[in-house]
Amino acid sequence: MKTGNTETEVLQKFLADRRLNRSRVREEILDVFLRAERHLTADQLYQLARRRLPSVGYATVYRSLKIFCDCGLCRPIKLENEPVRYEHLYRHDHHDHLVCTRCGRLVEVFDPTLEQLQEKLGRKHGFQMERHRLELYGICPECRKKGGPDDRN
Amino acid sequence: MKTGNTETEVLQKFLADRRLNRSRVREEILDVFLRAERHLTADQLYQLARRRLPSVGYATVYRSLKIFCDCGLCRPIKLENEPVRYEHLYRHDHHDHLVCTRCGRLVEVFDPTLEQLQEKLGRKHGFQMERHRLELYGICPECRKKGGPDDRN
DNA sequence: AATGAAAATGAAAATCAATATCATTTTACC
DNA sequence: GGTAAAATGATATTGATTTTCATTTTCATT
Repeated sequence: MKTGNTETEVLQKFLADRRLNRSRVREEILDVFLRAERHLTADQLYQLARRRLPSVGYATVYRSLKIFCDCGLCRPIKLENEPVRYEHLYRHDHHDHLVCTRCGRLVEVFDPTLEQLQEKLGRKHGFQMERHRLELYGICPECRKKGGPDDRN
Repeated sequence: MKTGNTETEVLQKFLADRRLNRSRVREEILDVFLRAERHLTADQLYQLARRRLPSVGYATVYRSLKIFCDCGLCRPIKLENEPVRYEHLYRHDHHDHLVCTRCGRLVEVFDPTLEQLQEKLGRKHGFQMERHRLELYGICPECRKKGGPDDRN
């Protein structure tokens, strides 16, 4: 099912600029990706896509994801001990990740003061800053309440 | 060559606690690792180790690195588009990484205010903070001077 | 609608880092 | 020295991702 959303337009513009073709398969994959819970792995997207496109291959999913990333619709995020996940990016503000080391819960956080300090720290070393990646690891409120056998970790 | 350093003692204590054996091969690998430039990949360590231990295998290097990490002597760091590198940890203070996106140069940085803010941000969300990972990406002073064809990236 | 060139696709093979298997060798202890 | 457990090295395996390549699809042009 096609949706006339702006993400699709971003993709179309990206393709047009490069004289690339549109394709039904890729657009279906994008639609599946956009509707899905955030932070899918390539394999999860592949599994979902196969419901609509039973013959789609891994390679096409990977190729599509690469294009989506190139046109700024998503971004790969690699957390520890996990396969790469892809995060929606378009019209989502920059944020960092707060990860629970017990249950894996992922919270998106943002602190402008932190952002400024990071920028400043880079500049202090003469760098022209482009971006950063911050992951905070800890135990989320729910897991803290539960306690558990590995409470001391 | 053996050195009576504390890192070796840390390893020996770790092994003793678990009733594991010492081994000449592993101690040589540790010595090579400690003397080397920081942030080696497993493969680089393997190449270096082979100079002293011509018959050593990849598996042993990986196994040794895992043990070194487990006993707190090093830590894997995974930067974007790079194989995992291992960073010396023992008696090294915590720091973040400032990475040049042009030449790959790696600078270790530290800012106590930043550290506090990160801690605080996690606590604000009810997390019991354990650690964090911050990577700052930008263009280093040298590469900025050089300019270059992809100056706008 | 038919054509043809370029792009996209899917299946399968290749790659690459990392891990597991297993027969052989070392270590620690008697 | 003998022995059981641990470590090793060679090799196979895994798992995610990329590449290859023959086939199909797209799209501008007839």
